[in-house]
Amino acid sequence: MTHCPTILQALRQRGYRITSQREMIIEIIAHSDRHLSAEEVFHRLREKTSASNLTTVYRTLEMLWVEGFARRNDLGEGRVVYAPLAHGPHLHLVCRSCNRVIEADHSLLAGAEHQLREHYGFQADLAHLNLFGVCQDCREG
Amino acid sequence: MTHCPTILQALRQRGYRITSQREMIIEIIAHSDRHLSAEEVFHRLREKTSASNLTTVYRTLEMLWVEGFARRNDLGEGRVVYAPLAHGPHLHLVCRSCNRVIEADHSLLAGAEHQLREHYGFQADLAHLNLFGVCQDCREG
DNA sequence: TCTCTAATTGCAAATCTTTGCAACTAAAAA
DNA sequence: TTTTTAGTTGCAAAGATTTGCAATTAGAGA
Repeated sequence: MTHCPTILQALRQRGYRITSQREMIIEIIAHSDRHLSAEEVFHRLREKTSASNLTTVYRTLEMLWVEGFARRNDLGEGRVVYAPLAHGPHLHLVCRSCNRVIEADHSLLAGAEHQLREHYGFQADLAHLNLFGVCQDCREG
Repeated sequence: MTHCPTILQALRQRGYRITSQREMIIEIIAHSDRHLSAEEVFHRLREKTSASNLTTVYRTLEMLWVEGFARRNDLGEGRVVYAPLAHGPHLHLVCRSCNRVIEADHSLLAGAEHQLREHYGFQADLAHLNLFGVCQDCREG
């Protein structure tokens, strides 16, 4: 419940309409302690009400991401996941050879983030980023 | 034709089998002057031969990416594209609000790339990277 | 060259996500 | 409160991508 009223209010101010579906979806992802796929959000929604539809879940999650109220991560394997902003920053190094995921210190990108804002006026979402590449084992192996 | 023999040889050495489909797909993307979706590669393949299949195209492109012979970019709109390594480095700043794409200097990430290798032994693919965020106009608007 | 085996292909089906459109409804205006 | 209208929903269908499996075949070894 913590962030929901604020989010709802902000969305209304930006011209969105607050429907019961949106309220519930926002509550689900705002309270999640981990990232969720659209399908998972849909299942949790179904537990609350039958007035739910997967398409609406997809559209709402996309909208929340566009408006900056949800993180969105493509793990590269045909499935996008969403997480609340409250999640601490993560930098995931995904090995394209063995699929291993290394958690890295995201402050590594602080300099780049700053420069992107300075030079291009662009506020990059670097707080939850996946980077693809090759891990040491796979390079040596 | 330029890089193909080298790629084929390397793949053979790594235990892959060189089929006519693979040869043609590699030739198509190695010679492309821009990124291609799997569907586009498939169409070009069809012009050459009827022995072609979209699933095989998907699998071959994925394999080339895993083995480091193709770049792979998710533009965030339900469609992944592939490009030859020969393409110069790009850093794309994609606005999640207006979808505008700003081309940025990728050397901005040189420091991060170096640190990732130093601290984590991870060779990140930062040469063709899309970063999502919000552009200046959308933040101000 | 022939044999053998594991890698690859092609198909069909499953999975994930987006889109068009008519019916519905939140919320601004009367 | 009622009306109005533009934003939303839900369905069905399309689009994008992956997966299981039987048939095929590249390439190693006899």
